[in-house]
Amino acid sequence: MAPMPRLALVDCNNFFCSCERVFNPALNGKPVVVLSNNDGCIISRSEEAKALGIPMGAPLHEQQEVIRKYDVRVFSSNYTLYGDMSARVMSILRDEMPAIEVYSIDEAFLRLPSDFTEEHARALRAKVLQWTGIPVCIGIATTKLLAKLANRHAKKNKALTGGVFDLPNSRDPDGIMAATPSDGLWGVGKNLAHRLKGMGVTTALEFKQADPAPIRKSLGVVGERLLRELNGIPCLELEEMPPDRKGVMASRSFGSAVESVEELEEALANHVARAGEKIRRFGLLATRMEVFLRTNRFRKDERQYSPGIGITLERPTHSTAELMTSARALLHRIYRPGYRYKKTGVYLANLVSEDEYQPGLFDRPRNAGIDVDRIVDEINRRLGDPKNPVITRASQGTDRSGKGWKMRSQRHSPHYTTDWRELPVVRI
DNA sequence: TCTGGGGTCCTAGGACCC
DNA sequence: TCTGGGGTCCTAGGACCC
Repeated sequence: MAPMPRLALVDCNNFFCSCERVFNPALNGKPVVVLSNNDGCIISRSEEAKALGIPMGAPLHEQQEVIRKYDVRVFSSNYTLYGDMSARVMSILRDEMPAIEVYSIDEAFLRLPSDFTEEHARALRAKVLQWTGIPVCIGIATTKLLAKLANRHAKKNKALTGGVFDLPNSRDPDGIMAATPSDGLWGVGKNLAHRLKGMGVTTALEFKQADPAPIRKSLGVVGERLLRELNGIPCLELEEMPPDRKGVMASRSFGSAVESVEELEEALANHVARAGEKIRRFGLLATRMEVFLRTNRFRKDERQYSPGIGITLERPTHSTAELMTSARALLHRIYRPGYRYKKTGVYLANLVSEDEYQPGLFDRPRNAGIDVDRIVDEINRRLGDPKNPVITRASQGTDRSGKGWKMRSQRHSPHYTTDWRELPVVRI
């Protein structure tokens, strides 16, 4: 039998708070919290702050009393700093280990060499702390889900584990799993936990030992994957190359609610500019845009309206002016007077690389009066294989977002595609 | 009164085609 | 010409994560 693959999850402790401490050691031993973008919520807490009972994600205003009473140090978030610290931590991990997947700003999965022991993990932990000032915990197991679980145990029992825990080589893995509630598992939120409870499953161990059929039936493929991972059958691969980004979002809440379309337009212009700048920086063009509005979901006494709308853009673009024209049009399609709006945002999706994109005929899907048969002939002629035409049909179709061209290609051709962006460019 | 922002993946269902 | 089942694509919305 091949040896089981071994993975580790490295997770920075209270990452944002730890970053603040690196640059201000006077904060050591004091309760510290870091706030979300609008200084609305608490998104990172030092151990001391957790001990005071300050919950994750708590609105700041609910915690003012505790903060005053215990002199909690409060920071607005500084993502430039955190991004920089993250890069330092990741570069150490990358230098030390053969394969790493940066999973988030403060977490990375590592593929471990077969001779990698818990002692090596402790040395790695010490090195990251010494070189960056950031404390981390390391969980070791055979699948990503179990590595997450091992990490959770390492972190929750730091005095015992010293921040490193090797689940398969521990004395009582089942005991650890029995002590882990199912909603403490990675990928199990409120909803799945509730459904599991309905099946009598409340711990990771019960989940691991559950009958797969009802899990599959009630929790779908997501549940089945979790079950397999719990049993040491990897379903989630280490992704060393992050896949291309699917979309870019820019949104903000308003300090106080907004009613007029003019104010919404102004905010949206800001978001469009930020999102546009971001895709330009990545050398991308958006082919789809979505705009949404939200009323204040916490105000049960107010009428709720949270519409969103999306369109395929006339042509792929990253121009702020072009994006803004579309965004404004979308906003006006969903805006209704008489509501108190709390948030708006824009999502740029179906991104294509600027380098690969060539402007051409297919930019203008709604351009009526094009001779479709000529386009089909022209594409097939240029590809020069009459026996194996790329395009067999082009038709004008409809969908929710309006009229559009549908170009269908020969299914069994090596050029088969249903994506017009992949088709050759033809000018007529 | 105040209660974040930015992502991914999955499913259901409509439209359309063969 | 009519028909149903299956396939593909797309979108909306839910669930979850950090």
